[in-house]
Amino acid sequence: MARPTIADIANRAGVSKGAVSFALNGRPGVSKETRARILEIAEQMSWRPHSAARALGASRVDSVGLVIARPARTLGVEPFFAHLFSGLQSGLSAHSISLQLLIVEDTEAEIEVYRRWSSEHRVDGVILVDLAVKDPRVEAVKALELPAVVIGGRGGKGALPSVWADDRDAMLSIVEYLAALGHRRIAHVAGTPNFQHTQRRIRAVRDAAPRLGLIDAPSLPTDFSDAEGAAITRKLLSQAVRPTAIVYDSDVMAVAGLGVAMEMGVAVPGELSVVAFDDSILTQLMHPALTALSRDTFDFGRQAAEVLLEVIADPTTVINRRTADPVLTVRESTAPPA
Amino acid sequence: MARPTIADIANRAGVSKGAVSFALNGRPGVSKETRARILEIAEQMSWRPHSAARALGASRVDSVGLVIARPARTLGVEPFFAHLFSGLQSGLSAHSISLQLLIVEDTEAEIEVYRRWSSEHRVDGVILVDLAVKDPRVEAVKALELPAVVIGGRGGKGALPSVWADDRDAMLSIVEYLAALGHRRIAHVAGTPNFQHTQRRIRAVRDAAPRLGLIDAPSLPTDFSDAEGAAITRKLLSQAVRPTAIVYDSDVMAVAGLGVAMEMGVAVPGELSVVAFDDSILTQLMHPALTALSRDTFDFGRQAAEVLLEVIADPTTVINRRTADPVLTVRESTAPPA
DNA sequence: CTGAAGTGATAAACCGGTATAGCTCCTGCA
DNA sequence: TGCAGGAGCTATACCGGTTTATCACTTCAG
Repeated sequence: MARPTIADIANRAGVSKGAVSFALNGRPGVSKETRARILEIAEQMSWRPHSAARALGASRVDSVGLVIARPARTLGVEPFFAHLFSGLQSGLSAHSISLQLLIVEDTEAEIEVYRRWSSEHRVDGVILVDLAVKDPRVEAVKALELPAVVIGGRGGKGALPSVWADDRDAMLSIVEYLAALGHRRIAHVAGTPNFQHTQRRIRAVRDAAPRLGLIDAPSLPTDFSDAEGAAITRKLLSQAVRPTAIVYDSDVMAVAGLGVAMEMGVAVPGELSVVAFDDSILTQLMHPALTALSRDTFDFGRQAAEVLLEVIADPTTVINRRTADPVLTVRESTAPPA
Repeated sequence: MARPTIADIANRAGVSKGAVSFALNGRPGVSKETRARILEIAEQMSWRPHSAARALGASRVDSVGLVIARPARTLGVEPFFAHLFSGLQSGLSAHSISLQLLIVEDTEAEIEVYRRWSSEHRVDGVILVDLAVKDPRVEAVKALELPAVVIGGRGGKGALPSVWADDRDAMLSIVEYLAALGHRRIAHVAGTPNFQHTQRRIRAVRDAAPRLGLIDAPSLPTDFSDAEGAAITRKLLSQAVRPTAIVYDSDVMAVAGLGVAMEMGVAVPGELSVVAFDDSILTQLMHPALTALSRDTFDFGRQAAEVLLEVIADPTTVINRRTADPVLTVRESTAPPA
């Protein structure tokens, strides 16, 4: 017998298919003894449900999807997605739900994937990352009635369920720390302003500047690439009056910036303090090791998984779960200004 | 109408379900005109096959799996898997086949996943990476009759189909280059000797040493972590007679090693040349930028996808496809010895 | 003693496709 | 004229589960 079906089990147990189904799914309709006997036989025949058959009858696939819209080249170096993925997986595996991953070029392609997944019944729900300001994906998944959870984007009115960390507070903690060290000229090498989280960080810097008595606190947008991170840094350090501290919106940009500082002979942290808004092995590999904001991305993923499961169970629920606050890990790249 | 089925199409077209199935799958049994009409209607109703229904009838799921057995913490920084994944995906998407990714802790868990996937009919085949010397996974997938392709491991007799690059040649090209520069004391910070590819690299160094007149060419095993890479480097550079060049088996270890050299005041490339056996943004971010061996991992993935599809179509085929040779990208971290 | 409610089970429909046996024409050939 | 054979299509079984209608039987209240 290659692969037992519930019919085989029913046969062996001398009951009907229905009874077996009831027993295996722990629902009423069979006596305690019969249930035990069926479970025993199923175990013994090492039966496993055929996922497709189950998906066809009931309308769930026990699978959720994650689409990342970024050029593959830039992926991989950022541990963010790997950790997020692991966290999601860990939150899902407890419920035997699998996770589908797809990397696409842009948001348009991403929406096309949702459309396909939805119509082919390949996933029960999806996770949205990197939310933009007026993100078309929100409307798209709503129109498809595809359960979804937004990561990192705080849902506004009528918005999707979300899991988020307080970017604003996190950024404030960085700037306040630098100000406390004595820095007054702090530059912020930001990400793409189109992203909601980037906007929140930029706003945080702008709002805190007067209160902390900062003389100059520009936020400079980039595309998150190491190239632009390096270019902006070069520009900043070429000015007559240089910033004494730079906050980078990603670890990769921070590393690139550190490289530029070394190349230009600017001592870190002697003449320049460097902070990365995201932690990873990368920041620790550097010399000097970078002060960085650590977020528990794994836990982020796990919580997102939980929320998504709730949304799938009841699509009307809207949860906005706030995760643990990021903490600043101080290393060797920050010091009082000269 | 929420979601059209072929029955709806059959209804609209005034034909039977069977005819619609024939038409949509491009198989004989319907006339040219009827086929055209059915396709038109299907298009118009924006019909998409229900993946589960299809999987139930035919015995294919149009999905393949990739399991990576490494602690999540070390993933992410290495772009290898992200690129491989993208390549696989690109090779599969042309055939509308989806890719399942799972990250687990160890090989045992990995095999358990294959067992589950197989019995639940979740995938049509799998990709095996990081092949160990006597890898239990090979027997496992064979026993499950699960089509599989090995990446990076050259299949021996009775082995699985594989896609591989010539690690030996690649390592030789590195060592020969260093020897040509004048280096005679070359250390090799290797990975886990349990991996087949690591063994091949170690052997390559050992075999080439006498021919190239190397005085000392030790291969030192590690667990691929930045920590061990750094530790071994520290040891090497503390010796009375230091190597003048070090080859690292991964970019992460090379970066860690470079950090140790800086910390110990050993000039790179003045007193020490550094080469990474794997390229990524990481190596380019460094100062000095690291000379590294570039492999086209994306293409690797794409070819693996092709081979896997062939194996799924005909499980008796055994293909051993060799991919493009890796090339050495020379940057700033290598120079003749002092 | 009768009727109602509850328990434990069965048989059959159903989900949305694919595969196959079989039916009806039509054509070609002896 | 008869028949083989193929094209074009229909009807139906089937894949492996879930769900529902139904039924036999017991129990208990009235």
